[in-house]
Amino acid sequence: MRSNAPLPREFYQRPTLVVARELLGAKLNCLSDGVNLSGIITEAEAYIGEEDLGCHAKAGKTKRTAVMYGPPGHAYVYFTYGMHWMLNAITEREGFPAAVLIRAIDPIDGLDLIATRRAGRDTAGPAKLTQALGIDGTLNGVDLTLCSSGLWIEPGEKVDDIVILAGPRIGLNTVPEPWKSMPWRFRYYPRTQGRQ
DNA sequence: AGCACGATGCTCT
DNA sequence: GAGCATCGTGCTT
Repeated sequence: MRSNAPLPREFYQRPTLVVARELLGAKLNCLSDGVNLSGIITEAEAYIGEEDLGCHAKAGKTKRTAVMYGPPGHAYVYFTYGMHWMLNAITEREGFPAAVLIRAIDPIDGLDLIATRRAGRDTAGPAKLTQALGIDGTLNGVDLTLCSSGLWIEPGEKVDDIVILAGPRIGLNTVPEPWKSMPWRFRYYPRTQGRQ
C-alpha cells in the first residue's frame, strides 16, 4: 500500500487560520528508528506574525525564530519547559513569520512503538505527540512537503467546518489581550463526531 | 474532575 | 534572571 503525496507548498502558503483548520484530518508522518509512525491531526493552533503577542515572532527575527521567516511548508521545532519539543508547520509567504502548532494526533501507524514511548498514555498534547513520534530539534527546518525529510504531512479526510471547535489558544497566561483570547485553536473529535 | 506543583534547560531581557 | 505555545503526579472535593 502506497502513501499519498505530501501536501504541497501551496497548501501552506495561505492564511494561517485557513491552514490550521485544513490541517485537521491530515495525516502526520514520521520515520523514526526505521519505523513509519503516523497519526491524524485533531488539534492545531495558529500563530500569526510579529503583531501577534502570543507568537514567538513578537520579538522579531532571532536565532530561534529564524525558520518562521523562511518558506512555508517547513517544520519549526522548538524546545520548552526544559523537556518538551513542539512541532509547528510554517505558513504564509516567505518573510512573514507565522506557523501552525500541531497539538494532538490520533495514532494510525506504528501503534506498538507509540504505545511503548508513551507508556500506554494518549497522544493528545503538543509535547505528547512529539514524544510519541520521536520528533526533536534535529528536525527543525525540515521540509514537510517531502517524504525524504523523514517528517511530512499527507492529505486526509476532509473535516467539515461544522464539527470543528474554535477557542482561545492554550498556555498564553501572560500574553496581553486581545491576543490571549483570539479563537485561534481548532479541534475536532473524529471518533465521536463532535463531542467529548 | 479539578487544582497545585515540580521537573528542567533554553531564549531573550 | 525571568519566563516559558507542557506533562504527570498527588492531593482535595
